[in-house]
Amino acid sequence: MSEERSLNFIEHIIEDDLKGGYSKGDLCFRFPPEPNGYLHIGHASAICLNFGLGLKYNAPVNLRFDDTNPVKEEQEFVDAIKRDISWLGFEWANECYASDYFQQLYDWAVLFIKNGKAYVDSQTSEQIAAQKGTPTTAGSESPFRNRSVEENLSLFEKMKNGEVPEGAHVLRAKIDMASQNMLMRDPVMYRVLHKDHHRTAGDWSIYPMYDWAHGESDYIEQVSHSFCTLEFLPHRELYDWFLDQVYEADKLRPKQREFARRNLSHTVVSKRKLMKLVQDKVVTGWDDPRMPTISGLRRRGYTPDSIRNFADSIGVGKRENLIDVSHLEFCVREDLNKKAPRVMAVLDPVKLVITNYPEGTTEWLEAENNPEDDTAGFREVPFSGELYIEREDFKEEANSKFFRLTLGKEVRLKNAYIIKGESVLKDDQGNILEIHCSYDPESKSGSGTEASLRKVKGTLHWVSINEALSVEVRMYDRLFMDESPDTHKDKDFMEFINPNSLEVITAYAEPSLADSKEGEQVQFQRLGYFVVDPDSTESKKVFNRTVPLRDSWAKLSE
RNA sequence: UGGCCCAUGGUGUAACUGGCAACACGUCUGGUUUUGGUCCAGAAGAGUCUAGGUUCGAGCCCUAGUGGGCCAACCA
Repeated sequence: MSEERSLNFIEHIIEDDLKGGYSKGDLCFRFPPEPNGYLHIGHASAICLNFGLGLKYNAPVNLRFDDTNPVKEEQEFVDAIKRDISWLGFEWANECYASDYFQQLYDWAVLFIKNGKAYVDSQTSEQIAAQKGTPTTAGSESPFRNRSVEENLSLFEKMKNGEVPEGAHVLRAKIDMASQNMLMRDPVMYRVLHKDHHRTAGDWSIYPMYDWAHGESDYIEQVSHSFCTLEFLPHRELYDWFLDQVYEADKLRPKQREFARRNLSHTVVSKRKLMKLVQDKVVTGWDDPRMPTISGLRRRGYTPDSIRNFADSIGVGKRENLIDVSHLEFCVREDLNKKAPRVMAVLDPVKLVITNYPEGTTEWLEAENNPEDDTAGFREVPFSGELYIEREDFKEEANSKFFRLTLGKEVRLKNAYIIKGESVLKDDQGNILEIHCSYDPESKSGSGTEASLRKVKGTLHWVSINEALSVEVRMYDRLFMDESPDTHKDKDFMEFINPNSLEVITAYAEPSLADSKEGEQVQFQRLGYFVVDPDSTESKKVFNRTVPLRDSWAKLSE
């Protein structure tokens, strides 16, 4: 595909570097998740950005786990992250772990000490924080800042060997306590943690901090461009400072560059909050279809293509942004519309009796599976004198804006005949029990009575009662959608979770739906896109709602 | 009170080294249609936060202001 799409600013950076001395073979990118939770839609754009760059420039992209904090990280998350990236259809060049570099990082740190670039501080974290100063006032130096190299070396050794309790010492880089940049005020490089790591087990008692590990990991892997979100911009000065200390001239020097994180309206992506939903069992797990996680979206019926198209279409920038979720939903609809077979199902049934249809007979009618795809073929749908139609598809009297069945007016039954409303049967309360109508035997689908020749009010989906398949449909609300991104800032997040976000209903579908495979998406005529829950073990087919046909559908059905 | 980043239709992005603001979503109108979906055609909607400056010419460059964001975790 040779597209003329203009470059985004990230690609401009790369193009400029390509002109300024980098060769194509130098390019290398990475996606560096911390394995402390599942990937969500926010990560998807970072994944698509980095892996997309790899595809575009034919450069390797490493999957690197930033596993420097054993208290939060688990193997389960490593596995889930790999699964999700693969599901999105990306392949990483190397599977890397910051923990693989612990020894190298340690050796470098020892060198720092020897060069007077680092020291062991024995204060409490509170004391260190107090000496940090504020953004407007300079910090002050630690009383331990000028320990001798020998003392530093021996203390650092003890830290490493697990001979000191947590919190007793940290290793700090010796930079500048008066820097305008708070991160340059002697940042902590190592802390003591007597925790087992999911990969290195009990090998280490000290763990490197993000700033120390990240840039050096990029350097070790010879990543050319390390793209991260804007909140890391102040870290760049430190990223470069650390690199200065270890950089050797014949190597490639990684660059950190920043882009704005893409925010989705009404969507909570805070890992802390998502974790709480899982732990409090508000949802069934990280992959609950109401979650904004990639695995949740998968179970909800989103396709990898739709997510990748979404990420590509929103672009990258440096300004604050809030992308409307309706754009994400447009992307699934766009994709599914081409692929999903059409099927008839009635969610809220009311009985329709065709009074002049031969009693007790069933005929099988042919129906097109997907008008957008002529390779999709046809299927047989049973038709009889007793049908279900959608309750909201009938009104005794209606104004001219009502496109469906009313008394005395004609509508077409999709793939079948034209019918005319005759009468209604009600109970004492006035609830409609049955609708009676007559049909025109000459108007069978394909008989030459199409709308251009015979104008009817509309077309309805239906299901033959006798042969109807009863299915379970889960109408997922966007539980992960927050009322307003800011309202709950100081309140309990749980207060904003809609407890009625999941409605399970029994619906009736045409029998052909029995053949649908797990994970397959279908379009219920005029109702939206649904997916056969890939993790459903029940004998009864369970369908999750992916997305309505249109956002405005809810308004229309009022 | 300091430093840094950002500022283009409702939303998200574009406009190569300055040359009459483009694309997608959304909205509206019309057409096709066996579903009010899809598809097709078209329209409205910003003069690029404000004020100066440089220039023949500025969304792009400079200055100041305004607005928003980030920075004081032994998190990433």
